[in-house]
Amino acid sequence: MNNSTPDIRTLLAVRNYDLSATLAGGQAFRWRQQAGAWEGVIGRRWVRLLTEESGILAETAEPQAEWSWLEEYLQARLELESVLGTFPDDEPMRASVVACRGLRLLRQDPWECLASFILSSTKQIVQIQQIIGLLCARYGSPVRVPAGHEPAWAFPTAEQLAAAPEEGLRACKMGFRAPNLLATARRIANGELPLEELRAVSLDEALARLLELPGVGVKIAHCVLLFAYGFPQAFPVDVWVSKALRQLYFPKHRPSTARLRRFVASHFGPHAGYAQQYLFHYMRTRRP
DNA sequence: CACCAGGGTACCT
DNA sequence: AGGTACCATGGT
Repeated sequence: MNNSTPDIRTLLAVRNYDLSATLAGGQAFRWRQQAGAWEGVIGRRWVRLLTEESGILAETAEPQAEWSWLEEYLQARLELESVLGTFPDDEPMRASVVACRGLRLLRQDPWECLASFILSSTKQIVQIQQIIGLLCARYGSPVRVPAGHEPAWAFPTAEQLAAAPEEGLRACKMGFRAPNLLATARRIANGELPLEELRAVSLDEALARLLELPGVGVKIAHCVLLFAYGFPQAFPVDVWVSKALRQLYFPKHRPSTARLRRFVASHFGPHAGYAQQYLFHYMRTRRP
């Protein structure tokens, strides 16, 4: 995959990759299905992705000398089967694996991931997508798109949001989340918490640092630890995963949140975060 | 019109 | 340590 000649297209040789479940399943919020393909923005690049028999066909608006940024984002080199093989051999996980064929974990930009999940609290995924769409159009920098295509924007930087008035953020429909996003953007922009440095520390240390931010609790912090930093043991427990754990593993009791946390830490293995995403998607897509 | 949504926080007991 | 109200807004 080392193209020496810059091209706007490449083929990622990856199979068993469900773009829909992965891009629109509550990890990232900027992907739209357009004529059978998935269109979004990664960093400052507009991208279109299409599933083919031999892999994923990717197209950008400008020629790319190399595609490692895309392989990293999609985690295209990950051997999915070796991850699924570490899941506990119980009925809920077997059902989840069957229901979530080709579901992957992305590797996102920490700031975009952090800001996005601050906006996610008690919102449905479609609403989070709407809020972030408004936010990007209002405060993000435009990115190059194919000729005749509708405009697209990069996710606003922490500096761009730190300079925004709270009323401007509220105009993006984020309601009470606006002061939290603004305060966190200012702390990131002025260097109080260097997000890049968290790549080099332990999960517990990164967790403690993220929890210092306004609007960031245990759940949102674990989302960033899993979806951006790739800590395999990060395990966000939202209303869906909580429901999955209680219904599927503790149907008779009513375990406390502390009890649940001890359970997930010991039960789901070295790729617990992956197992969590399978439970989440399974609960959200199965018929009630 | 209720009830819920990939929660966090302050404030209670 | 464990409950509860409240935050703003749109989907179902």
